[in-house]
Amino acid sequence: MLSKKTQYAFHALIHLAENVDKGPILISEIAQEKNISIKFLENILLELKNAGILGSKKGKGGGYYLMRPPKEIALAKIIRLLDGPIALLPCVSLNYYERCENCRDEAVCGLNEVMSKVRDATLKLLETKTLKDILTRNA
Amino acid sequence: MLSKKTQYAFHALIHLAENVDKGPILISEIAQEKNISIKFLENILLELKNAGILGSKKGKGGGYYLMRPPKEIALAKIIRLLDGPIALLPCVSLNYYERCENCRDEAVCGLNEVMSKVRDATLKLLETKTLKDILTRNA
DNA sequence: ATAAATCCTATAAAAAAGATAGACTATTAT
DNA sequence: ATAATAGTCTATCTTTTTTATAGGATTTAT
Repeated sequence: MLSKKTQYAFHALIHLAENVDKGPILISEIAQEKNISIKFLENILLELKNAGILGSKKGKGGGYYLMRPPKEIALAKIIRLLDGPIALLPCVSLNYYERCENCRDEAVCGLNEVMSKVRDATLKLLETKTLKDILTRNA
Repeated sequence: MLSKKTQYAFHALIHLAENVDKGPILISEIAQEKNISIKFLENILLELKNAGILGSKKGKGGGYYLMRPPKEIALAKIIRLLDGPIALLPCVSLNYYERCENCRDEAVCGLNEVMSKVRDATLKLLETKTLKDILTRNA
């Protein structure tokens, strides 16, 4: 399961995407709208900003905004940033690979093979689906 | 990522499957063969036994053995038993569903829709692939 | 009877997740 | 200039989960 942190990030990004035309959006507005602790959300948005996904403006009229159009922000990027590996096992992770310590040889390990397939099936969706694809329908 | 518990369980089950013809297998043998703490493994095998996946025999000549042929033990079952939900979000979990507290209406939530697809793609593999499919190749 | 092995429950230790606090900096309005 | 606004940064705290260990109870083969 995705952590609360990543779940909150998605909901915050959805709110930002659904209000792109309204200029910078307040943390407090997102927090209230999405039922998220404001201080926790603050940290999350900052992390997204430091990763170049969000921009911000300080002072009156300030807030956060998307740095790119929603259709260019892949879901996989957000998950990897906040949650780490998407794969189910370290030995099949593309971005956070670690050797398997319980099997003799990954090259002939059937578990490795199946979990690679699971990873591929998952990434096929998460790398192609973007923020645009998770906006509220009929809104 | 799967927990160590689930990862260990898979490796233990692989060892049991690869030695079905040898009668009950000792916990200590599996622990040594797979580099797993024997006491931790003990708890895991017990849980698998209580779930009906393994059988056991006490005393001399005892040990653990599979209750069904490897091809009838789906990977999804093991994961759900030891790790819980396979889905990335509570609101798209088939077996551990919980309402989303950050969105207004799951029926029109795009995140819900995409994550349902991820779940389906994952389950298509994990429900059909079995212990038989993760055995060491060329062994 | 004895030794071998699993069964069972409790607890401890470590790590991760979730949440909060508060002082600091930049921007804007007046 | 000044005050108010709003994000920045870092530290800490609490809770939960994960990982691991301990030790006595029970069952079985010989």
